[in-house]
Amino acid sequence: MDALTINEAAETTGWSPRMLRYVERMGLIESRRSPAGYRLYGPEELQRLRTLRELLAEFDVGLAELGFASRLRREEQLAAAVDAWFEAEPARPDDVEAADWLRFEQEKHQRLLDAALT
Amino acid sequence: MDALTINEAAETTGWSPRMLRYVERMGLIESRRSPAGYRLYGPEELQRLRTLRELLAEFDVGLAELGFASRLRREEQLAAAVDAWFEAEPARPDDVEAADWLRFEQEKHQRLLDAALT
DNA sequence: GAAACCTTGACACGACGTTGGTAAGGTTGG
DNA sequence: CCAACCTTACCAACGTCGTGTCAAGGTTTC
Repeated sequence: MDALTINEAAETTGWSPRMLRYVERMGLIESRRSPAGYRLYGPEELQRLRTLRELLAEFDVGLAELGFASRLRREEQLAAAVDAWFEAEPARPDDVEAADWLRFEQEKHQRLLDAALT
Repeated sequence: MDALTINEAAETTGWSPRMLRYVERMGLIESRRSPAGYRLYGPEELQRLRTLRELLAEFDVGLAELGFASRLRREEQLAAAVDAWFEAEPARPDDVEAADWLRFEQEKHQRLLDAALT
């Protein structure tokens, strides 16, 4: 039964109830619902809500921006298009350079991981 | 000498001069500068500007959102934090799960690449 | 040296995003 | 059964985004 209702969750996370609903609409946190439709926040969600605030504050990022990051994770076509644009490849995903691209992306992730471990 | 000045670039890309400066402020396209500080757009930038318009239109994405994507690519700390939040890992980048994370990321890129080739 | 460019900076304005409040109505628990 | 909660939906205030325009000043070209 360790699930808080929206006002209690607001209390312990620092978000307002209004914002908790907004965060949900942004596609960032899905809480489960009671039979009657009440939002119920478990410890997992509460923790994510807290770290979300830290994340936004620490890097001066907005909910909409993180919402876009979420979109990037869910829409692979979009992610592919964005990646292609940033790499400035002439956007023809059907030749040998694709392999180069993948290799580059993986090296980049390696570097990113290294950075995260510092 | 194949470099256009800002008004000429605006002409051939469909952006307004004002928007070209805005795009630059968003961190999306850096043009080189003449000794006097005039922006000079080479063929590469012109092409990127055109594909940028297509990208934004096709996926209904805003400049600010893509600006955030750009930030994600330049600020590794931010990218790592965002990744960590989305994976809902308890944010301790110093144990075995890091290896899992990397593997997951690479598999994801593989899927992304597959999607791009369809 | 004047016309036609370029620069940065500011003000402006409509559309929309963010955040709060409130209203109308359903749910829960003592 | 009533107080205290929850839901969605709407109105309002304020900020940001995207865009134009203008001003004050430097540059290029003829």
